[in-house]
Amino acid sequence: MTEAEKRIAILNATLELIAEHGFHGAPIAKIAKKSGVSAGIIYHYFADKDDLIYGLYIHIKKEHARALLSQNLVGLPFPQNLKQMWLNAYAYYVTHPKETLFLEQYENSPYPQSLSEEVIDKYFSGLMQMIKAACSQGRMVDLPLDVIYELTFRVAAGIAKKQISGILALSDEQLDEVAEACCRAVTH
Amino acid sequence: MTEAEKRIAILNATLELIAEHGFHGAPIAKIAKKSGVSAGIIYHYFADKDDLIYGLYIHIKKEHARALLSQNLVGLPFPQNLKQMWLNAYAYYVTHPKETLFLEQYENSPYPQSLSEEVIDKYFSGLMQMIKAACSQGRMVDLPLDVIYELTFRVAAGIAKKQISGILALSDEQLDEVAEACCRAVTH
Amino acid sequence: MTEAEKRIAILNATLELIAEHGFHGAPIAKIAKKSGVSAGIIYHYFADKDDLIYGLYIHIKKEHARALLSQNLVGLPFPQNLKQMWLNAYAYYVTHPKETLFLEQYENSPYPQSLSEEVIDKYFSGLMQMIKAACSQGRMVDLPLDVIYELTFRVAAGIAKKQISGILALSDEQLDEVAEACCRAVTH
Amino acid sequence: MTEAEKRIAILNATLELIAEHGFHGAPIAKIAKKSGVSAGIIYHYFADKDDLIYGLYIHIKKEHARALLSQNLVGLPFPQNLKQMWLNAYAYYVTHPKETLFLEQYENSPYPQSLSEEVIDKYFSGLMQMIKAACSQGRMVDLPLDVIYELTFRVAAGIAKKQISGILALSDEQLDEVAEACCRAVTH
DNA sequence: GATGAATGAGGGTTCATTCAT
DNA sequence: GATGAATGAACCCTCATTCAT
Repeated sequence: MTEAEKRIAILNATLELIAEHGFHGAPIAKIAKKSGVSAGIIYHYFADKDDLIYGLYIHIKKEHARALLSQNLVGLPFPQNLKQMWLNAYAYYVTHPKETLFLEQYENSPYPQSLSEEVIDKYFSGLMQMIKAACSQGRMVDLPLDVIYELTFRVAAGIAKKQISGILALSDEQLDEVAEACCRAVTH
Repeated sequence: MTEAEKRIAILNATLELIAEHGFHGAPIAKIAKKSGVSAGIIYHYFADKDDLIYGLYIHIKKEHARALLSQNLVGLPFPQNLKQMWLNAYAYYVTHPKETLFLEQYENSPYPQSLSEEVIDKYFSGLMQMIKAACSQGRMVDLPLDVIYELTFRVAAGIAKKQISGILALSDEQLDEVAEACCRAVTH
Repeated sequence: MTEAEKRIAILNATLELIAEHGFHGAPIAKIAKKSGVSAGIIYHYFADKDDLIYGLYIHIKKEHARALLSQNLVGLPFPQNLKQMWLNAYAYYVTHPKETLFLEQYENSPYPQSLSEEVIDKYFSGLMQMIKAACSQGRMVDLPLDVIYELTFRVAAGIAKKQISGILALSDEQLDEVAEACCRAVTH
Repeated sequence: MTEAEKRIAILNATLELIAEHGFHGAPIAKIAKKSGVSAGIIYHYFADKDDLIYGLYIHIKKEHARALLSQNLVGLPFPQNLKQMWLNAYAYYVTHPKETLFLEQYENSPYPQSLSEEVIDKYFSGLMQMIKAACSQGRMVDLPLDVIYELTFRVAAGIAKKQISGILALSDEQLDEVAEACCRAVTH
């Protein structure tokens, strides 16, 4: 196992434990065991446990951003591109249940200390630009970016989480309808 | 201090600590100190810590439901009543920042084990009936209740949380616009 | 419930809890609940928990002594009287499983602090006299009383406890044989 | 100190505390202090406190069995071998007062849950075989093994315990007489 | 670099005892 | 006399982190 692989193994073990048992259920000792490394070496890759959690968050956010922005978008005009991004985001959540559960826990915990804002933004610049362009063209509601995010992608996360946990099961038609509803909310 | 008051004092202390420092930052010893009681007596009011957390959740949910359903709704037809409920929900969140932060943490943690579902539903039956009525009249999108919730009230919570933490500041006009956007999303 | 009855109720509850769950499984709160009194009042009848345990011990020892010395002994010469006492002791143990389990736990714990010696002896003076008489007549082995006790009545307790817990089941013939064996051990 | 030595140190500290102060007087913190290790590391060697107590029991039983079966027995026929074993057992008890006090407490507590039965038997197979052989030859009373144990070795433990606590002091001649008495009890 | 034994503070919880009512 | 809420020390156990090997 190379160093890079070992780092990934640690992140994966952490992800699985937190997704399944929450923050309380992911002590370093278990993470070490699950990733096949010693507890001590984890502190070679991460300064402390908070740093490990934060590292996992960044790792997943990056992956999620790529999934969101890299599929089926070429040449699509607004608002079709927004809808497609929404579907991309949703598809990522549903196919990555552990990442989704972790993300929701992390973002609703007191962990994030504004650091995330700046660090994360860079991965989503593509999305931001698209939104800003639509706003300046008057084709989107004139509301802060954070609000638009809540009205669209945050909804995708919320619904996906319910689908993951089995509370909900949407057909393709219904899913399309939700995507439309989100677009309708933020366009005139 | 009567017994009932003491129970409330414990719940309040728990709420404040969790809202400010998260679940990790709310050990029984601190809760006891903040509520002005001994650690031991907490176990007279609650079976264990989980029960205390759950008790707090129920307590807040009940309060929130009342706030949502009891103001400025008399005689309002659909969809004005939906919009007013949304504004009520939002007002509650913004004026109850600690409750809001707790709620978001709780609902995204592995604590809730579907129990809540049944227990909670009874407080929101008024809301459910309104939604079902609108659906059956064909005036609302034909999507599961959970989806409609995510498209409306969950958005209120998300935006309120950002307002609470100072990331966002909406004017009354903007807030009204968001409420409209949510209604637009779930109506044809 | 008179005071005397209440005292008995407390002793009985203590006995049952200790017999079933050991000393660890008999907190004052449970004793209070089981005996139908408040926790506080127990300290009216007993100085503290140790005193309660000791009181229970004395209570049972007295009862046991009476059972041992009061049945089917009239006119029996040695060694028939010894054998009958042995059978009496055994019968008490088997018909009083809770008392037996408590006694064994108590006498093998660090609770007894030589106090018992003096206090208990008075209940067993009848037995002592019989043994001393047989010794002085040269019909019994010349060994300390404690040794004779271990070779006879202690054996009854040990076997009874195994019978109680279901490890052992002796027929009447076998039981008689054991009684004989014990008598054989202490006579020439 | 090697790991094995540390394990022994923990067992010894536990033994001393329980022998002197009973189960109540042996909290983990004191065991740790007495063995010169931290409280936490005890859970590296034992799953929990019950496991530590049980481990100590097994450790002592094994030692006791060896002492009982390994001295001065070569070539001795029945019943001399039984008598010698009895004297071996007694000698072990008297020279190992702490082990004896612990054993008696443990075996009379609600700790043992029949598990011990099977686990322990293997250490005493030598003794069992000797007894069974004598029984089948008709040279021993036809009673269950448990009964024979109570009539012989259990008596040794009981008397030894009194000797340990200073209640009793037997001369070599008296001790021999007791051994004879026990043999007499179980032979025709 | 890698291990995992070791630490010890801090976690949740229990319980004998007290005392206001 | 009687209650049971209240105390707080003590209990068992966990865990992030360190460091000798």
